[in-house]
Amino acid sequence: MMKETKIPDATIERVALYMRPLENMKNRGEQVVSSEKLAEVCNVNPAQVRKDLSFFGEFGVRGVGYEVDALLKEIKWIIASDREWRLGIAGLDDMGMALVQHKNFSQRGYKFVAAFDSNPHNIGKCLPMGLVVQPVSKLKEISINLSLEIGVITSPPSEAQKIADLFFEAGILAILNFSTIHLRKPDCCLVQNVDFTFNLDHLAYQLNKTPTSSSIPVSKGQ
Amino acid sequence: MMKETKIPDATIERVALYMRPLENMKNRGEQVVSSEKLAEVCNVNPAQVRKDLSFFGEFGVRGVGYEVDALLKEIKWIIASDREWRLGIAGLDDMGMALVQHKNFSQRGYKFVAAFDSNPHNIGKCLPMGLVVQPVSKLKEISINLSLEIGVITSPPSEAQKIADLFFEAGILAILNFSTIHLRKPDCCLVQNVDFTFNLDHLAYQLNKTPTSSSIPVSKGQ
DNA sequence: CATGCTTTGTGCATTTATTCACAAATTCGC
DNA sequence: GCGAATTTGTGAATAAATGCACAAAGCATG
Repeated sequence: MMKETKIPDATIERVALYMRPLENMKNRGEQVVSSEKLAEVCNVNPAQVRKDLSFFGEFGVRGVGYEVDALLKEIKWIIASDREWRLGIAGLDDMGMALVQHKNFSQRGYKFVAAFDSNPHNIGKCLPMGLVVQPVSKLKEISINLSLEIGVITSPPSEAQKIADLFFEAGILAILNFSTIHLRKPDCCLVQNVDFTFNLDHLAYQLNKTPTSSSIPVSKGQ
Repeated sequence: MMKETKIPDATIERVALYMRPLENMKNRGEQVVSSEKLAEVCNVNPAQVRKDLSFFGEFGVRGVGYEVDALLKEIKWIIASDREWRLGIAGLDDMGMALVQHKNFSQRGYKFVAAFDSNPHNIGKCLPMGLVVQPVSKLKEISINLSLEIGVITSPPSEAQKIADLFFEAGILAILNFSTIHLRKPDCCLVQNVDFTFNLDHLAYQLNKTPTSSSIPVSKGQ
């Protein structure tokens, strides 16, 4: 029976994690998956998987497992990634370009519908999907007109706060911040920071901890 | 007095998180920081910061705080990011290119010393820092010769496992996997997956949870 | 050198998360 | 249709992480 209690933060983190393997299974044509199998791929405990899912309902069949496609749909509904989200990106250096072009985002419903840069050299450039690079000076206006929901910041640190403020003024709901600075933000807006070196730091720590490589069962999905 | 107990996983995760803000403070010329200030920037509890650090020693001065530069050095030592790590990257699409060129990595001691691609069109291309794109067929040999420690995989999913296996055969210590598939791996090797949509999923969930934006104090450093 | 103001380091209580272990539900073979 | 084999869902036990609250330790000022 589905719980009415508050969902643990760690649970929703993991549930989002289950999505990717499930997509892969679906693509491979696998129709059902057990909590044990899913747990193994995600490096968690099978009971954990079952408990996580049970917060949202009873999706499995005893003695059988979970139907991959149905479970995936359920999770997408839970995460709210079953709909389209409208993204704007500011700062079209290599990383920005790579993100805009990355198929994964659009496949998952995260659509870039506006791109901004302050370098005159980049303005007017045409990107895939008919996107044209706009000047940062128009960010607020365009952001409002296109009803952007999430702003992605890939600008140099020196400009990041200024750009964030423009997004905030335009009433953006959330920011995905690839820049290295900490953004001041209004309470009504969410900010999520992304830092690749963080992942490398994690590896460095683990590698350093165990100088002679023995069997370490660590392999986390971010 | 410094603990001799095992370090909680959550602690080392956070300690790595403290690094970035400390670097920013250092760049801004700030010399000391209190646990309260650091906690605020990292969205954690001040006591948490103090406890985390106390696992590794007593770095602060009561009534004063922590010396920024000294603390940063300590943390880098803890994380083992005070030394150079030798990275190889395989798969030079836009994302791969963006990563190789990203200054953050080299600044933090993560040096790309080899680059591989299977697309003949890319092989031989010169990248910044005198890196020349090598064919994947030479991955194992070069990886051994250059003593690569960490392999970064940005290849298409279809090739990712093959590339990972070559890295494993070459005795790589760890893999940073940007591809979307789950990699089978030997026990002796660490794998860390990176998935940007994961961050967006997190935002989507939070935004969906609170339809009318009220004050949500969420802003996590990944 | 004493008083007051800070801020750390940490024991302990509390909260939260994880895992075990088993009943309930389903399939399959015979 | 019954018994064996699975595999879920979940209560309860265990384990871990968090945050409070305060003593200990330093600084500043007169």
